[in-house]
Amino acid sequence: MENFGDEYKHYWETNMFLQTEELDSWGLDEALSGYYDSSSPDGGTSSAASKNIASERNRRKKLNDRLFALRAVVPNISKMDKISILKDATEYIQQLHEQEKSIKGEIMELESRKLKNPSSDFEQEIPVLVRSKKMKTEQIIDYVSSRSLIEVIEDKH
Amino acid sequence: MENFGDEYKHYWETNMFLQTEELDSWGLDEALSGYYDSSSPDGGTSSAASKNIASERNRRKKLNDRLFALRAVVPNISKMDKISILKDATEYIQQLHEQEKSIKGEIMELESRKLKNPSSDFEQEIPVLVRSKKMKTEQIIDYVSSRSLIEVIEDKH
DNA sequence: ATTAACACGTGAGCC
DNA sequence: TGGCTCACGTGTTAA
Repeated sequence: MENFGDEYKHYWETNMFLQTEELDSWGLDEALSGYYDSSSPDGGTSSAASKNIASERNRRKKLNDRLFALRAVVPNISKMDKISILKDATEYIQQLHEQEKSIKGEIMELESRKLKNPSSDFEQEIPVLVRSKKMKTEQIIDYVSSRSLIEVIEDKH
Repeated sequence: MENFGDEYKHYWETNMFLQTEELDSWGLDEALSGYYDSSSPDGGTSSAASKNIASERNRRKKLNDRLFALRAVVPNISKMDKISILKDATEYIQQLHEQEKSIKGEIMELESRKLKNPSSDFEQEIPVLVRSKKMKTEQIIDYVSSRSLIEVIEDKH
């Protein structure tokens, strides 16, 4: 009676990617409800039951879609499990939080220093993410010299 | 027979925060399986059914725990719905992605420039998050002069 | 044969 | 009242 289980082609992966079998199930459900409406004494109860069935089915579909969307924004999804998806998403958010905290920590450290130290400290103040540019001494010297080095010397003297 | 529905105290919130009723359900299940084992002709099937019930119950608990953990790492959770939790988590991850992309964009822009422009452009090259330090020209001049300005002049000439 | 993961229908609580 | 959200047990499929 329940679980009229033909066309049980929906494993998790199958249902994830191609979400068919909704129209088919709807058709089957309507047929069944109509059959039960003619046989059972009260038609209102079965109609409400069908409504509840359809609503619950739609709710499940919504939940799976949301899980699919969550899986889409999380990189490096190892397993396709529902539980694994939630686990990977949680760990990924925590990883992003740590990364953000480290960046903010570097900025705070950079902001707190006085930048009036000798040259070795100056190079260490550049954070890791910007260190690729390296702010080499030659570039700084080049910039200063290209600008108005003579004026600088004259100002300094 | 099914849904032996006393102690139905578990709404979503109730089950989320205090996860009792597991030991109680286990006790009830064992009692039921024992009773059915003595009455039904085949005891192996009912035992397998009880095993399946317990496994499924544990799986549901795991899934809810994972959802609870996901909700914990996402700030500004508006509604307590399962679907809303997944939706908020997905949007939060997307927001973090955009933020990270903007930061990397600033770094790339900073890296791509040649640093051979006048001083006004040089000040604009510092990204927003690091701009508090300002890398003023006087400081650079101070650094260069403190290092070995005379050698620089001698090299340039 | 055993197990894990899933979708389904159903009843119950809350608003 | 009806419309939600949820947990539960069950049947099925694949490894």
